[in-house]
Amino acid sequence: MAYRETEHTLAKKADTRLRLLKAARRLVQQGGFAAASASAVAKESGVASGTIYRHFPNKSELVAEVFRYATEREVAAVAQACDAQTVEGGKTAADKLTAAVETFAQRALLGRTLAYALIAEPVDPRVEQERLRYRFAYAEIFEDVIALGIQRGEFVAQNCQITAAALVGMLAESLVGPLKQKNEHDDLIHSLTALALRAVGFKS
Amino acid sequence: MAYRETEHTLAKKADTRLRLLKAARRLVQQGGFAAASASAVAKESGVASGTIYRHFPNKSELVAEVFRYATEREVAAVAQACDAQTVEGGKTAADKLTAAVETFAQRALLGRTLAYALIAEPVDPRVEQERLRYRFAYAEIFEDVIALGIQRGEFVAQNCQITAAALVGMLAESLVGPLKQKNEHDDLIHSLTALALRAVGFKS
DNA sequence: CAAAGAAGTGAATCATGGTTCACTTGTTAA
DNA sequence: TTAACAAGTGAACCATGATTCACTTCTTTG
Repeated sequence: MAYRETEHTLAKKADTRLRLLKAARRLVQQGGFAAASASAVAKESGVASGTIYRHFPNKSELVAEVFRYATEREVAAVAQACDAQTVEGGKTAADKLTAAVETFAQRALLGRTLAYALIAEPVDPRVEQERLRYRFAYAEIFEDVIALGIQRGEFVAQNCQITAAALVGMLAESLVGPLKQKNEHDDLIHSLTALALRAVGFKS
Repeated sequence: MAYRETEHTLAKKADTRLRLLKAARRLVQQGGFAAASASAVAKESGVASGTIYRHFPNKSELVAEVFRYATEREVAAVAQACDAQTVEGGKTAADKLTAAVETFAQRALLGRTLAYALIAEPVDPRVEQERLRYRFAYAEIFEDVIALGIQRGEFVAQNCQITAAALVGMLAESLVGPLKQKNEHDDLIHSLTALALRAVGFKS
């Protein structure tokens, strides 16, 4: 005489959870984290606000998960663009770096609101922590490419970690700062790739 | 039969206003903007919370003024360090840039909390606007130096605005990011100056 | 000193937005 | 069908921190 978890109930539960995450993500994409209040998320996903707390311990956790999810997509896209430039004879660390910068910039310029949300929008500390990981993930990609470049003699010797972090900051500032509208996208992207190559001491 | 503003009353009024600003600044230096709540500022300056509103239309305005003030000092220090490197024959745009980066970094590494507050701490939109000006002020300094360097043939031709903004972002990220403790200050500063010179295409 | 007006007070109020909880609805197994 | 329990509901609640305002205190002039 009782209730027990079954495939069906679990699936339904997971579904609601996912629905909440997707609704939150949609709101963030449209209006940043500011637009993803608990009640807005509830309304957007067609449930009551209390339901959120059946699936997440608190709102920060929900938002953090949204952040993580969005982040992974972005980082993966950059990593992939980077990997696509295979090393075979040529000076390809430079190509990898170029591809990484281009991809980062292109994506940021397309999804402005999301880019701003991920890079710069004020968020509460628990989410800010997620952001640090996000930036660090990018930095790691750059770090590997720089290390490769140095090893291959394409780039000047340097502290890869510092340069990598600096590149992330450079991109973040350039892409969400006041420059965003002043320059044509292509010009901006081209300037940034050139700048990144100079920064790592690419031996033309 | 009446009251009229006089030197004394005006002075006193200005004094209280200043006291509020200084108290707020102290709190920000110690604990960031988060620590500068209206009641904290009131207590720190030895007045009642209501008094704040006799001198500022709202808290944001007070905070914005604190921001502006702190900002001006920082920017002035960098500008001055930059100007100190006079142009006389030598390749001095590079020296100027180096001095600017060093000064920025040194000051940030000393006044950590303030640096974080000015560069990255979440603030409300009215203050965020002030932050944009702040970053832009730095960018302008860099922009001038880069333009000079190009003109003098020290630096490679480039879009000064973009590079300048990128340098600001680079410094901001490097100095408030997770690197802050990992590296010795001197190493970090040295890496950053080298990086900046490469970024502008300094012809060694 | 009295009148007038400004500055100062701080408890009360308001705004925002997250969180709870008594209750209803849905699902399962006996 | 019913007992048992999870999920869903949404109005009420709470926490934080800015802002107000009726009142007191201070300063000035006639």
